[in-house]
Amino acid sequence: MHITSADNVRRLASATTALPADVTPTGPKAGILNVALRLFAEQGYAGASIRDIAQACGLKPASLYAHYASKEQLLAQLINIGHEEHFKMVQEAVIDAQPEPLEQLKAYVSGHVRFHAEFPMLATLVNHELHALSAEEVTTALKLREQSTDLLMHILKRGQTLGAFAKDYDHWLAGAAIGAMGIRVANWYSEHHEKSIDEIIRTYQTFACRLVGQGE
Amino acid sequence: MHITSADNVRRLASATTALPADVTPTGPKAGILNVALRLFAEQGYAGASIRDIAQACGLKPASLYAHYASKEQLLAQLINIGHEEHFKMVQEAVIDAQPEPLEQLKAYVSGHVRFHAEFPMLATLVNHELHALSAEEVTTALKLREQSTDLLMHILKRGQTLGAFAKDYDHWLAGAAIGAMGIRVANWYSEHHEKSIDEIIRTYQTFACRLVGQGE
DNA sequence: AAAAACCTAACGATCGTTCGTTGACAAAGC
DNA sequence: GCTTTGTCAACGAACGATCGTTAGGTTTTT
Repeated sequence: MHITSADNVRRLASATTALPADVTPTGPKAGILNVALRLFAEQGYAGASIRDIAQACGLKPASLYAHYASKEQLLAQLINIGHEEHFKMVQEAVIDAQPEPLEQLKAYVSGHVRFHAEFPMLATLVNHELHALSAEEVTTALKLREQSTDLLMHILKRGQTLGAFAKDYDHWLAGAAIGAMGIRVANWYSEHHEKSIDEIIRTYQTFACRLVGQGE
Repeated sequence: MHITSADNVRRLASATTALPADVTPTGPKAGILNVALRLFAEQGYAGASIRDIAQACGLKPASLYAHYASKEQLLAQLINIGHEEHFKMVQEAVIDAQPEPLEQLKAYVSGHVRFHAEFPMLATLVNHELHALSAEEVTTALKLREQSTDLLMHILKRGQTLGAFAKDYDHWLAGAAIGAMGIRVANWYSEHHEKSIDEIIRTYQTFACRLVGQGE
């Protein structure tokens, strides 16, 4: 009962199997992790079986267990890597930015959008497959997720307090909207898109600035 | 191997099992459809079994097949209902609006956000489980989806042509951003949210207007 | 020779689905 | 008035397939 969906129904436009180089294990674990990332992202955690992953690796199902203790551990590591990379990217961007609220907002949008464009599969797991993790496996990821959210909300609140942003909106709703804009990028961006990642970032920065009441 | 996730990892904040009244079948099919909607949305199509659905209905697995030919048909009907309702809501809102581009944009945002807040589970299926449908089952839904997208893109393009919106951005990216804002509402809105749906709509309308370069 | 990587084979559980049957109840024939 | 017929909704039992996982042995690498 294997379902072969049409190309335009895929959860992601991109097909690049991409894990951030600095946090990915070396040796045979890397291949397994990359394959699992692709299949989990395309078919969902429950929809991708250990046998699917093994076959795509050129291995037998049992061989995976020499490297990962369980299917859930595989997902847990991927989701943790995803959250770490996202927080790293938004944090570093904001740290490098000038202290003006608008510059910090643009920096956050840059890191946020870049993450979802460069690692769309990781982003899909982070945003759609968290529920497949048991309570104890998910705590680390949730803490990182909270840090990323708090960083954006702090920038928005500070911008309102300092008078740099408009005050006629709820800053939580603004954070939800700006966050959502970037999250969806993972669904449609691919390396063959007509616009480059940097162009998309610039446009989304403009959108975010206007959204908080500042025209660039 | 049942995984019980913590509450804060759920895919949805809302727990209301809600299908639009006008398109939902009557009789025993209604109960099955509502239960399937909830389980598919919470655990994913592959993660929710026929036995899970049957048990939640107070039925035996075999009894479901008297009403639906297959598990996939269940999902197909739900996804079609979701797409129909979404298109209906945005279309009716736009039709009722004044012809000015900004009014049409605000109307679209209203229908779009309202759909994702009132039917978050349907929205989750429409946005995250399309890939589980086979190619022939998905065509109807894709056509409706295209109509909704085209409607928004048309409004945005027309606004730029008529000079009502700024022209310094790609209108497709603006549509992606405005669409994304609304889609994410399904993930965090619940009937116990501190803001009402109408308040959220008004704020998001403001965001959308500013995004296209118009301050209200 | 030691260690790492991979294998075959199988386990119990669960999957979607089918089969034949049953009790409830209403309409039709005598 | 009683029986017959038909429909509906639900049932228990089972089908073959696939699921995640394990034990123990073989090959490959160092």
